[in-house]
Amino acid sequence: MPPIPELEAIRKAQILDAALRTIAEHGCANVTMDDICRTAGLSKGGLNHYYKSKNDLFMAAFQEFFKQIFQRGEDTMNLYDDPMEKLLSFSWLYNESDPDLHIGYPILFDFMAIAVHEHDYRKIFEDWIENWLALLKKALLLGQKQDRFQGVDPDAAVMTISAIYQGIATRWYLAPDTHSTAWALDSLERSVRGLLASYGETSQVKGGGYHK
Amino acid sequence: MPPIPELEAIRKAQILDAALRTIAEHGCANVTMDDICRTAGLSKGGLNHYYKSKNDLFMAAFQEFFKQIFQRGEDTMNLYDDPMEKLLSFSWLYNESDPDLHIGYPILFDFMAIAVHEHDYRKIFEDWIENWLALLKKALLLGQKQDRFQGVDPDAAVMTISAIYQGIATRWYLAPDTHSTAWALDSLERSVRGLLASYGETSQVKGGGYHK
Amino acid sequence: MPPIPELEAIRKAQILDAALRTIAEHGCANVTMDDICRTAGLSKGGLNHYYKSKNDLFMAAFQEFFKQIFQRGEDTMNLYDDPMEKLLSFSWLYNESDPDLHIGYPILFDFMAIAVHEHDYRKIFEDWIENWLALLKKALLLGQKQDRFQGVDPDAAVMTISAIYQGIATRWYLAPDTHSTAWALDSLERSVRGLLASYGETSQVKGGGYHK
Amino acid sequence: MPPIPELEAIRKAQILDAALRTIAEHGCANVTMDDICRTAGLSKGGLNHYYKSKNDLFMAAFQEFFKQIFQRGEDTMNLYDDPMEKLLSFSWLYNESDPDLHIGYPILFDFMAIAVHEHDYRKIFEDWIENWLALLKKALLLGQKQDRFQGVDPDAAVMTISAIYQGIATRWYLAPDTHSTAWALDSLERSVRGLLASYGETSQVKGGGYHK
DNA sequence: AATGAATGAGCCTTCATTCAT
DNA sequence: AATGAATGAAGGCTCATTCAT
Repeated sequence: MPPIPELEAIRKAQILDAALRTIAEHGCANVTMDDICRTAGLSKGGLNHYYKSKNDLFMAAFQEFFKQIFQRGEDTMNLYDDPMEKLLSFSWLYNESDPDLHIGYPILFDFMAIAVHEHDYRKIFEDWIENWLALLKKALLLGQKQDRFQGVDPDAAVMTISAIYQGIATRWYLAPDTHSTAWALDSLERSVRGLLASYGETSQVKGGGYHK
Repeated sequence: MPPIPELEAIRKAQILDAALRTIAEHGCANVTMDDICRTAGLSKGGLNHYYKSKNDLFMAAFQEFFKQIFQRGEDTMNLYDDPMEKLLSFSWLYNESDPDLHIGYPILFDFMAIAVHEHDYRKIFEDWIENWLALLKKALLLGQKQDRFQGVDPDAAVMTISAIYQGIATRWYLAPDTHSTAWALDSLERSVRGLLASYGETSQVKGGGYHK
Repeated sequence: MPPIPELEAIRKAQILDAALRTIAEHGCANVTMDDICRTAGLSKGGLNHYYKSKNDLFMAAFQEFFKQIFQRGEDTMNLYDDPMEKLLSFSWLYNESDPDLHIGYPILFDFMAIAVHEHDYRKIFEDWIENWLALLKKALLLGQKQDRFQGVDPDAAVMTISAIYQGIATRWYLAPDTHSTAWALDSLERSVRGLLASYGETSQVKGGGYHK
Repeated sequence: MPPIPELEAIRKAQILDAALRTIAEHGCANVTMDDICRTAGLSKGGLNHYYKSKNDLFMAAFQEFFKQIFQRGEDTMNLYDDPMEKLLSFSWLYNESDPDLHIGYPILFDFMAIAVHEHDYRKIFEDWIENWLALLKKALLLGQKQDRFQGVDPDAAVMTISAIYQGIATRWYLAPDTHSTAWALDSLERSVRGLLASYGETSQVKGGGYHK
């Protein structure tokens, strides 16, 4: 009978938060358990009480991260009614004054670098992508119910839209001097509208034949 | 009085190649100098003779990587005459049977994860992007000289095109089960064509106003 | 005002029993207080209430072990009337289906390894041996009262008999594939009878002079 | 081409020697790699160059120990011609002024405690015993060729002789105050002679029936 | 009486780097 | 030019012990 029954949940949240902030600050390659302990205000042994190993902690932290970021995406999309607005509602990803993003992107880049080599991590990434795709697809199908986005292949299109978000984000975050937020927002909208429009054209895209 | 004057260049190339292959295989976080020595067929001391530290070696290896990959992009683009074909000529990035890519993507993801935190690395990345953009811009301007891509903002557009390449690549490489090569190629072409077309429309994109 | 006055004794017995079983299972080198707590069905704090430190607990556990095992030896010997039968009554030490022995031998080997280095432990061992010797001596003297074992030096002989028990036990327990129970029993009887007989011979043993 | 080709062998011997001495001094349970490094005059990393882990080192050290001690037993036995003298030639095991023994017994007790739980260690012990038995058997069979030890079961007898050596050694080493070297030597000779004589008696040992 | 969260010292191991040869 | 033995700092993990409740 612990004095506070929710203590474990509280501590775990505390630790995951500290882990994410510390990983984002130092990078996965350099962060030490001591760094995280310090941020969490806990001793090595205290942390070990909740997460048995560094890998345990990292997995939990990354999962927490992906859960949170997706939740935010979902919540934000739900603020809009118009299908196209929904599809473009993730523009908060390019808001440089959002402090969460300065944790989120470092985490994401680190995570992907690991996912290249670690199967478990890659699985988490794939699942996360699946979630985004499902969310985007709901918006796209809603549009089609309203007789918009005619001819668009929903599955392929949401994969592409999501990929475009990520491509722009990558440049926006890693080369901010040349890739302004204005560019990111404009690019996103042009690309997404252009992509969706491409399905409506009479002449097939493939007609262009771009490789020998 | 080196017996073979070119020995240094030969050894350095040999070491950089070994480093890239070994980093790609194990990941930056796990690779050791010993791993690289083994791949290079050299001893620790031998390697140290040419690169003074791990960081030295990594920097040189990454630079070599970016040089090579860009060279390949440039060469491939030059095979085409048509501006649009030039813009789409980087589709070799989605060729799953190209062994170089299975070194290149791991290297790239690792590199970006480091670039988030290390200024020197980020600079290399930015320069590399600049090169890509210049290359794409040449193709785009060539098109405009031929009265195509009217109204397109060359700088913004090539940034977007390049970002789209990377976004698609990210998904194609990290979630290959759902993101097929066919999807990647189709997405690329649709997005790029759609993007360029978006500039030609009478109604400005911004007119859509997708955020409050 | 303890609710149950005997609670302390009950708990202590419970803990000692758990400690012995757990040490036997994992070995002194590997056993943790947590292991013992789990076996005892008590928390760390609970255990700490009764034994202030690991060393405290181990000392108490070993003493308990030696007390129990001696008690069993004494009780068993008392079942016999004939002095020789008494001397050989410890053959239960070689009963492979006795579950206590699978706790006892691991404990004993661990204990001796510690006793090599720790004075307190060695003292416990010496006292235990003294007890065995006194027990055996009673049987031997009884025999001499009955005009048997003539010429036998009681002190030296019981030390030897006891040592033989242990030597056979060591092999029987640690190399059971080659050292069968039948061998152990036969060896014991031959050795003890042979030893006692050796005192009766006219020619002194020492006459043989086996070293330079 | 190392300057000294035998360097590895030299270092390994150095390290094993240091390990055995340090384990003997502190006991397996307490000895640290640092202790051993200090004794060996090597750094942590230097030791790691030769033995990859603590377990690696311990296994090698124990094997070395058993090899050496057996070699000594064999060499000593070969100094004698008379079969009985050969059988009793291991009396050097009870020579308190032999410094090797003050390393050997601690090692042996520690080893046996581990062998109880670790299969690999137990195997080493069993093999070692086999070697002793084979050595003793050679002496015993030599005696039988000379028409001595008639009726003795060679395999059972050497197991018992060897066990008696160990039993006496255990007491002699762990309870030296009461178990003098004189006692040990006398006990050994009486027991072994008595054991061998027991086979020659007409009345079977088993006739005594020592258990119900 | 009993819990279990928290501490922190200590240990094994890894690995980039150095340097004598 | 090249080797690889040797160093030692640093990190992850374990675990006996403490203490507020």
